[in-house]
Amino acid sequence: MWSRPRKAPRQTLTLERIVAEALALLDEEGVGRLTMRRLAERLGTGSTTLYWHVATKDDVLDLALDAVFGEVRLPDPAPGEGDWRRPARELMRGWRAALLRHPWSAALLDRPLMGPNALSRTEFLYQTLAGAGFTPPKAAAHSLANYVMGSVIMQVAWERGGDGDTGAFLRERAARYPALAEHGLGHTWDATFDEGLGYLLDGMEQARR
Amino acid sequence: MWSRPRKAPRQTLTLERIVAEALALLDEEGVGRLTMRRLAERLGTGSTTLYWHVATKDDVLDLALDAVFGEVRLPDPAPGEGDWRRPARELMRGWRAALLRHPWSAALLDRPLMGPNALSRTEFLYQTLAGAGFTPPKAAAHSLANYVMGSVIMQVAWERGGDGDTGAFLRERAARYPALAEHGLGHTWDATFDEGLGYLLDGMEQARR
DNA sequence: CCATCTACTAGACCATCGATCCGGTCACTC
DNA sequence: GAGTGACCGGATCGATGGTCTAGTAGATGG
Repeated sequence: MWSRPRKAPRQTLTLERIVAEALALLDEEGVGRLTMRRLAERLGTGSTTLYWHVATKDDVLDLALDAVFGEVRLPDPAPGEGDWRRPARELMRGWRAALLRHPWSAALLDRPLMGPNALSRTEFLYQTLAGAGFTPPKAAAHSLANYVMGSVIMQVAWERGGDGDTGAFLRERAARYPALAEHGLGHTWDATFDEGLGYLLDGMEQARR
Repeated sequence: MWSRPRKAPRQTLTLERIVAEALALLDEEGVGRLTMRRLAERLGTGSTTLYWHVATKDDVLDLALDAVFGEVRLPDPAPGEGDWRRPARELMRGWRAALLRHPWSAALLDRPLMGPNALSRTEFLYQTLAGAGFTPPKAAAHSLANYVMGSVIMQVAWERGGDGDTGAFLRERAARYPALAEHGLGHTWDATFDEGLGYLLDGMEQARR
């Protein structure tokens, strides 16, 4: 998608309008109900027309996902080596928040993130970590990105699956899964995320010295 | 899926055979090509027959995913409090390896993992962490699970996307993404995973004391 | 040996999907 | 004012997940 050149549009139906409407449709009805026909209908056009602007439905999803990454605000860069955890933490929190605002994005994370917005956030992360002394910063950057993606996917999966049923399900099987039934219920997602992020950042800081 | 009762089969076409064949089909052709018709054909039956054993295609995928988790060997439990990192590391490595042996599983992680195999692995993780003094162990367990899931998803996504094209793509844009172009290429997935896992485990050990 | 019930199988079918074919329409250029 | 290329869409194709309906095989009871 990102490697193909753009053609000059006549501005009646633009890629931007398509992406904006796709985002709205995804937010309202989820990824399963995004259809080229439905998207075209919302845009007041025929489904075929979309294929002039876009090669495949996957392109629409790629664009929509990158638009989500575009919502992530870049933190202020770290002034010195010691402050790297603040911008890293801010970026990861913003990254997570953007994905959670659009829960359908969790189902799309199994594709290469090569959109400009995703790349610029990753670039910022690499620069922050490289500036902090991680040479090379790849493992550190991957750790953080993996953690964020994994936590978003898990949270979305469990919230969509219905936590009420899950609780009853686990309590019924408390004999087989005692630790899970005792500690696994009652999610406080934000605090859990921050705690785990703290583990990771602290472990990285320890290795950095 | 897991809450519904099983009916007594006559053993000509069993759920086990369906799952085994689904796994083979997924391994050979990927998740996009798993069709109820194709699966039925491989089993020498009609597509409708599958729906007697299974309510929907999602059930097949749930079962197949849990079968992957079934491949993960449980480590020996930690003898004392201090040794918790060994079983935790072993479990996470095994978890990751099983998912990577079946790359299609990465696309299925956006659903609740409530199969018996997944649950028993999670239970082991909770017990290991609770025994190490993490009370409650939820955040610690989530951190590790999130990290593994995220790293598998990212690796599968980039390997499927074709690393060769990605390299050229990033090199062309080295001006815009200098740190990424310099450090982001040439993946050594296993080492990167272990390094990040070490960060996480060390940070957790630090917090535990 | 027959009837019957239940586990199980399948062909035809439905609505819907992503994508394409082919024929248009509109605005701008020479 | 003819032509060119950007843009649009109705009809259609092949395929999909899932259902309806009509069965068949084999154990069970008498």
